[in-house]
Formats: sequence, C-alpha cells, structure tokens
Amino acid sequence: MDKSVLQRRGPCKWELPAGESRRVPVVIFATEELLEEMDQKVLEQASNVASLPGIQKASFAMPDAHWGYGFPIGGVAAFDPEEGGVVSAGGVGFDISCGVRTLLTGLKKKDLLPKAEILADKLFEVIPAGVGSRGKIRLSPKEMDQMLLGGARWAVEQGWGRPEDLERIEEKGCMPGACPDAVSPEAKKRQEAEMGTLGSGNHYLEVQEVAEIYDPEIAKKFGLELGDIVVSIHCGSRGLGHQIGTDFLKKMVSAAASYGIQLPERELACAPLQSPLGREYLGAMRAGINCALANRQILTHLARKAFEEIFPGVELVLLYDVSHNTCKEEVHEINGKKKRVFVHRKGATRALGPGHPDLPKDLREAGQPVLIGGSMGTHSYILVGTDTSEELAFSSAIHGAGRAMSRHQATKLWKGREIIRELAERGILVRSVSERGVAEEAPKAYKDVSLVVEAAHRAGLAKKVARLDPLICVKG
DNA sequence: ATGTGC
Repeated sequence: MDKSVLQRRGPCKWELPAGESRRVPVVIFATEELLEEMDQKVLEQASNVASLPGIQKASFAMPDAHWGYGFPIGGVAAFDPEEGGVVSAGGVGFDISCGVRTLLTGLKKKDLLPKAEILADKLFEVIPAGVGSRGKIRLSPKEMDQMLLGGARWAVEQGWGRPEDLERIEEKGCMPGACPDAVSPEAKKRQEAEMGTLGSGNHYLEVQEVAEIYDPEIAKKFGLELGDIVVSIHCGSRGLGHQIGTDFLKKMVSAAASYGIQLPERELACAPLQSPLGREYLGAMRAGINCALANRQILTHLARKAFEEIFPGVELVLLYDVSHNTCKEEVHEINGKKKRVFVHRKGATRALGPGHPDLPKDLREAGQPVLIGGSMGTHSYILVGTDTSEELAFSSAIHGAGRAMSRHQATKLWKGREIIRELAERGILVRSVSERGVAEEAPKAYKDVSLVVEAAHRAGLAKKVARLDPLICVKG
C-alpha cells in the first residue's frame, strides 16, 4: 500500500482523513511492515465504505485486512439507522457468521500422541467435509424454520450438545430477530442435508496443542495450560448463508437507486436499515447466523462422539464460539454519546473487554476469548478482549491470517500429496477429501498469522493469551 | 466462502 496519503496516529494506527466523498476517516490498524504489504485495494474499499450514508466514527481495517467483495475482509463499519445508515450484504460477506469455536479436552499431548492416527481417522469418518458435503441430518421445512430461529439453542434441544455450551456462545447461541420467511426456498433447499458438515476452503476441524502461554492469569481463567489438547472448529453457514448473500446482493443492487443511494461501485450494494429491504436482509442474515451457530454445535457433537470412542470418559468443554462475518445491533459510545448502531464485522471478530455485561459471568472479569484461526499447518491464537478496543474499533479485532496468494497460484506451486507428507514429517496429521484443496490451503499460501496477532496486540485491539499448534487437521 | 471458475 502507498502510505504517503496516510497520517500516522500511533505505532499501529494509520488514518486517511474524511474528505472528497468520505463522510468519516479510514482507520487502518497495522504495523508499518504489514501496512506496506497490504493490498492497495484495502484502502480503496475502506474509503468507499466511508462514503456510505450513516456511517459512524470511521471505516476500519484490521491488521489482517485484504481485498474482498465490496467491503474489505478485515473491515469494520457501524451505521446509525436514525441517520440513514445502511446494511450491506457485501459488508457481512457470503459465509454469514463464519467463525471459530474452541473446546477444552482435559487431555495432554502425551495422552494424545499414541492414539493420534486412530483419532484422526475417526474424526475424518464422522465429520462430513468438502464442497457440497452432506450430513446424516435431514431437516423438514418446519424443522428448518425452527433451526433458523433457534440456532445452537435449537441444536442443544435436539440433543446435539449441552445447555452449558450455550453460555459460551455469542447471544447464548441464539441470535434474536431472525426471520426464516426472509430466507429464500432455494437457500433452505441447499441446507436440507448440510447441517453438521464442515465445507471446504480454509474451514477445518483441528486438534491442537497449547504450545505457548503469553498471559498466565487469563490463560488460567480460560482453563488453558501448556501442553493441553484443545479442539477448534472453523466453519460457517454453508450453502444457506451463501445463497442468502447471493439473493440479497442482487436485490440490493437493483434497489439502491430507488433509495437514492449513490454507490461508488456496484459491489457496495446496500439498503437503509429502516427500509423494508434492509429489515428483510437483517432477518435473513440473523437466520444465517443461527444456521452457522447450529452447524458448529452439531459438529461439536460429532467431535465429542469421536473423542468418546477413542478416549472414553473424556469431556469436551466449550471455551468459546466467535463469529467473524456478521452485522449486529449494538450500543457504542460515539462522540461521548451512547448510540444504537449496526456494526458490520467482515472477517473481524467481536472482542468485548473485561466487565462487559454480554459476557458469561465466569469470563466477565477476564474479557471475551478472541479465537484466531490459523491456516492448515500454522499456529492459531487465543486472545482476549481489551478495555481499549471499544474506543478503538467498536470492540473488534482480527480474525486470521488472510491469503497471501490466490488458490490458483497455490495449486501451481504445490501438490496436495507433498504438503500432506511435509506436514506429517512435522507431526501434523492431515485428513482431507481433496488433494487440490490441500494444495490451495498450503501453509505458505497464507500470510504469517503471528504478525497480524502481534499487530492486533500492539494496537490494543486484543491481548495475546496463548498460541495453539496443530496436531490433527480435518479439511474439506 | 460456494451444488467453486477459466
């Protein structure tokens, strides 16, 4: 990125002032090094977002930001409905409520290693993965609507989990305000057999080791010790979320003119929060959030079954579940005034600081666990929300590394089989339905997640707690 | 990300 137009506001904070068509400044959080590597498109896209009606405070880009559809991935933007604020399908992303959850197992690495191969095989057997993968669950139209209304709470009621899991999920596992009627029949049809499936791309289920602890006090509160084995699941709302995105993008493109919104480009398609289309999208998107929460809950149930077979009596306890593709109604202090705004986080994680009332009681003092998924064969991180992130970026932080090259480029450079062998030599067992998928997800096809974590930590967006290293990776 | 796109 050409940083000559930016003003430095701190060691990890850069600003493009409001002006031209920008109603608010663009704020990029990054080290100088990450900023220089960042795609110029991030600044263009964040600047376009800054021109949308009703935007509050600033158009933000996180240290892991990269070029996305309309809004940058790693973008955060809040809109006030009273000031003509908008909601945008491209501002949420196609994989609605894609996110990460991490489960504690109580096992140590030495317990796991003798059974790692057999556990990898078992997990791969019970977790359907890959493009278009189908699970064992079939939802009738009535059940589909109940799932879209109830999220992970619905899944637990069906027997796929425990009530205490819900305490450790945003919105207690059920996003209010979902409207199944706003979800197209086609979207529902695509999801009929996809509950409890992992999908493809960078979605995974990993068995990981707590490899380093940076904040012993918080780690203890999270139940994390060095050498502990944890399970992380990264996936989203599958075909349903994707179809909702597709459907509403189309609707928002054709409606923008009728709402008198000047779009700097078509991909920024949006609708006023107070318009019928805006409300309809919010209802559908919230249903998509519930679909993702239910999906991760069912995958958790499947992982528990696999673990029970290999390690009888072992209990998988949910540490936390975060979403990183959402638009949520929240109260934030803006210019000294508490306001009700709609915060788009696209490839950005909510990161509530210590004491926030929305946190479960036993985590409130510590702050929200912020789960940062790595890519296959690389580190993942657990961070915690800070006191400063509310003021900095509506309590938001990074979500992961982000790609460094295209899928196509990656498949030219590597063969899946070789990647699997190299990872096995490093003690990482990969199970995947697609060798090409493995090549596309090669560790070096991604940016170094450690650098973006360091930048988020230094910027004050979230604080480092622990690093996780993969041992088993189940992929699509 | 996606019943992948060129």
